[in-house]
Amino acid sequence: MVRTLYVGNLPWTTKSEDLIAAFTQHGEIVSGRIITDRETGRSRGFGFVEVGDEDAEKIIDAMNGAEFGGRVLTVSEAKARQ
DNA sequence: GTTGAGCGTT
Repeated sequence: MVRTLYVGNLPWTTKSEDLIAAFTQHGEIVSGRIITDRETGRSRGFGFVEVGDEDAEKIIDAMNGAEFGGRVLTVSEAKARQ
């Protein structure tokens, strides 16, 4: 099973691959994605990561509050996309 | 060439 995590407070320069690279150290990452502005294409400073169900808690615990690119990350379980 | 709380496309 897979669980989606919300990752906020990211540097503008962060790419999806950077997210995966950082999160994959603490668990199994299925996919990563940075939310970019639809018009300008710039990063909105947050993204989402799909992780293995079992590793979800460990990853959140490890990455939430962790420093990344000079910023303190905000990691939590994502809300449904509706 | 900027910005800083938030929950994303098909």
